Amino acid sequence: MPHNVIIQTYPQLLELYGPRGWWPLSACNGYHPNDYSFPKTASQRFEICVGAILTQNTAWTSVETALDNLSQLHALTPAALLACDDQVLKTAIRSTGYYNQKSAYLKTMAAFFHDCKARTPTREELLQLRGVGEETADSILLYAYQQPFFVIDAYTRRVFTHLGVNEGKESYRVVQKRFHDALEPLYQGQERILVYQEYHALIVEHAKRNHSGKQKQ
DNA sequence: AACCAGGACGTGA
DNA sequence: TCACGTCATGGT
Repeated sequence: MPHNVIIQTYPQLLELYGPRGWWPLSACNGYHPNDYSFPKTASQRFEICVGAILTQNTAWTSVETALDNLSQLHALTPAALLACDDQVLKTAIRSTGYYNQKSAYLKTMAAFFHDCKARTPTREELLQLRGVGEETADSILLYAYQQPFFVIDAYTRRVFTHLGVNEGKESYRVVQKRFHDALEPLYQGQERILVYQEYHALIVEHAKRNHSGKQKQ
């Protein structure tokens, strides 16, 4: 039963690696294991949204460099990023690659959150933004807005294909529904958020340590 | 020196 | 829907 594998792998990974403390934020110098009170400010929330765009198909170390540059430019608020010169913005995020696309994506998102203010965006609203696909939307919803959407990324697909849960070619929503259906009965409310956040982070940790693709467990 | 990294989008079957 | 090319830098 695929659901049992999904259910049982979480405590195993948690035992193996311990809490990961995602999403990394510059305010707490990166990760914050066992502290689920983040983000604490609108600025930190926006930093997560920016990071979610910048990390697309890109190593997180490259994103840290870019976020550092943006922070020094004081551009980590919607209004400030909107006012940022395009060339300056591209130079700041250069390390993350795709800087022509990503600079435009960031401005689109900045405009959206500038209008959105403190309101929690819907998944549909996020998906309408250029540069925000399903994974990025769910990352923003789960880590910036504490909404129960399990993030399905390349690591998740790889790990659970090896565990026999997937074939590997299923659509995003099919894979996500398997996680939701398996985990929803066990975890409710704030605990569900916590588990979705930790589980995804643990999957990434596990996949990174077995990057040749031969994890068993 | 290929190959991959916490994907999304446009296009043509 | 689905497969494929494109976008681009940085580390191994």
